[in-house]
Amino acid sequence: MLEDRRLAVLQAIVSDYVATHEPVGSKALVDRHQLGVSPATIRNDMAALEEEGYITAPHTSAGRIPTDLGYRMFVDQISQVKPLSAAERKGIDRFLSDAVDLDDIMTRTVRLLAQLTKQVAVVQYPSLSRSQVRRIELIPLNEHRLMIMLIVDSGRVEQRIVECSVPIDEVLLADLRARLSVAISDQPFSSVPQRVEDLEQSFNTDNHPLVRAVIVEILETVTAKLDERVVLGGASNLARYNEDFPMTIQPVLEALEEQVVLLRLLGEVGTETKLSVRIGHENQVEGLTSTSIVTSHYAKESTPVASLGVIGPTNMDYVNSMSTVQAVAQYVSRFLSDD
Amino acid sequence: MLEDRRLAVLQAIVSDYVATHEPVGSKALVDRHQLGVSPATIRNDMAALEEEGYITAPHTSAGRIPTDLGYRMFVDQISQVKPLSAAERKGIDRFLSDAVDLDDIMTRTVRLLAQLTKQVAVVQYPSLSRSQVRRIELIPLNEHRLMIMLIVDSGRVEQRIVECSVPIDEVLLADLRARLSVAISDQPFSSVPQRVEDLEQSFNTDNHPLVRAVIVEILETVTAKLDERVVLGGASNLARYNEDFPMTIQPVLEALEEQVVLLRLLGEVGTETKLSVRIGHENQVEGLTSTSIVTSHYAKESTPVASLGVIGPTNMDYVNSMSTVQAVAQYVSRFLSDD
DNA sequence: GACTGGCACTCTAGATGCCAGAGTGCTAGA
DNA sequence: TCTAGCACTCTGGCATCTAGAGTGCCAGTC
Repeated sequence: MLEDRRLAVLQAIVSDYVATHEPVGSKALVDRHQLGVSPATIRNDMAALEEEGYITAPHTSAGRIPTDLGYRMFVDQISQVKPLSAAERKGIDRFLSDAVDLDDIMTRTVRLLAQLTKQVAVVQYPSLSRSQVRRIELIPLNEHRLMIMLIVDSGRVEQRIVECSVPIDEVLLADLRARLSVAISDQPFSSVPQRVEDLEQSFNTDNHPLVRAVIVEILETVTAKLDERVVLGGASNLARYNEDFPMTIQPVLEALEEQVVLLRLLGEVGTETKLSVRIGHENQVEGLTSTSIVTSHYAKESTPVASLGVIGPTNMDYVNSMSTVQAVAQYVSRFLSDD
Repeated sequence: MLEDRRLAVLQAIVSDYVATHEPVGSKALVDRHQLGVSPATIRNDMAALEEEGYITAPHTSAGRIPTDLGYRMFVDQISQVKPLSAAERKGIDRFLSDAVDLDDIMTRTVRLLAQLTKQVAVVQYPSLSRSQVRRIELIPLNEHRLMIMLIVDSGRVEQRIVECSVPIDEVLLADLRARLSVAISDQPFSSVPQRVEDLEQSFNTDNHPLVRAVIVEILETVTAKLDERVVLGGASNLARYNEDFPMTIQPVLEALEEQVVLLRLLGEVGTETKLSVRIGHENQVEGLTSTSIVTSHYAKESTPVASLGVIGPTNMDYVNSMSTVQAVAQYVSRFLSDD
């Protein structure tokens, strides 16, 4: 009973603070929530909560605000995510279904997320490492140059230009293309390096510079290019919540400009759990220790291929963010799989 | 003589204000510049300049700050752009020459600009409308689906997936590919729609859905996809100059998130002049009327293909921005042309 | 033992008043 | 045409004050 009420008080504090962005006091709490007890009682509970580290007072005579730990507790209590309204779902559906290609899906998704949550949104392109090569093409551009094109089952296309010291021999090229195609079509990306190197061995009769160049470039693509692509949107929302309290947005903006950082953010979460929330200092990334990150995997044919999510202040609306991220991830998964 | 000094005073005001971001007074001016006259004289000049609308006083007893008109005058007086130092040029060269493909060039360029000017940088991808088709490929993906791939001489690649109601006939596809290739290879993008439609006529013996679908998709690509791509970088620099005076960065961030706006910004300037500066209200884009924009074309083989530039507060360092933008544009042009 | 009402205490945000300093415009004189 | 000097104005910073919000604690009640 007592424990129950404490929890209720914590929840009330979090939701009030999220709504108003101002420290919330005992009187305000009893006014706005049906807690059935007097402010004095609440004060005792609040003192206890503060003792336990869930809330803190900016100064003696202000209300309390949740700590990261408090938010964590709050989030953990949200056992099931509130579903979106029919209208919202319909909106998502409509907006995404107009997409013409993968780029378009990604762009639209990031906009959608930013718009619905009023936060900064991040969407990762389907990961190569968890995809398969669908097809490879070698397209001669001129005598000394050709383009390698790797088409991935998720719809991504990787292209790369190869410079060849000697004029390109059409016959050899066709041969190479055919063999490459056999070797790596419909194979997972992770197995490509081995397969390609094996292939090169089989060519050892004449170690032609063309073969060498192409293979080098493929290897580079599948290893180096594993640094995944990420799109970002809604950065202007940062400015909005800057008004509330002068959390300097510069470090946040800087962090968000680093692809590497974003990838870590999206990647760090294990594949076991779908929806992940990291709060404040819980995420180790420098410059983002006073922001929270809500992410979810999305999948193609029920194998997760990448993540998407939103980034906002720790006092963001977790309920809304979580349900939106989850819903959008579901829709993206569906569109990728239908495709 | 008198006119000369007035101009000198204006220039001094602009450069001091740009350096300090604080209104500059008559005394400070004579201290920091060798004007050879007393503060009182300067005051008279300043009064005249204010009368003419080049400078303004935030309040009675503050110094003066330049108006947009003042900046304009200042910029117009910079007849020749100061060249970068050898070290800077070398830095640019090194940084860009590591680029592996077009995407990489664009990304690196935008970073470079943002870093060197400490402003927000914008780089437009080489425009399709001013490019030529180098090659077209039709790559079957499965029975009902193929990928169209347009390779452009600037290094850009446009890809598009076509859904076909009937199974794809290999022979027909090869024929179509060959004819398309003849029709549009090495032709300017602008002539593609006409050529493709002509081609469709020649197929009228059997108006196959495959042919139709492919042609529709090509038309869509060359028309719709003319909305060019733009990359943005250095947004965190916005936060920096936000400190100086509380110009709200939200509208700026918002404007910058709109591709369309960016394109207008980069596109508006005519092709006749290389380096363009638009100051404050001179650019009509909503939300950016208190920013200045320095842009330059860059070229491939001496035909301009797109623009790049930086966006900053009207009190930015024009001299540095202009020389940097110009230099970077030159280097990008060189790299594109070497390529 | 859990809750409540009351009270003294503390701290902040905002208003007010004040002062030094910077900068100006103007006028008379070189 | 320039300069020196002077009276004037306005801002920004500082100190002071007050109302109000919120707390902690204690004694009393169910």
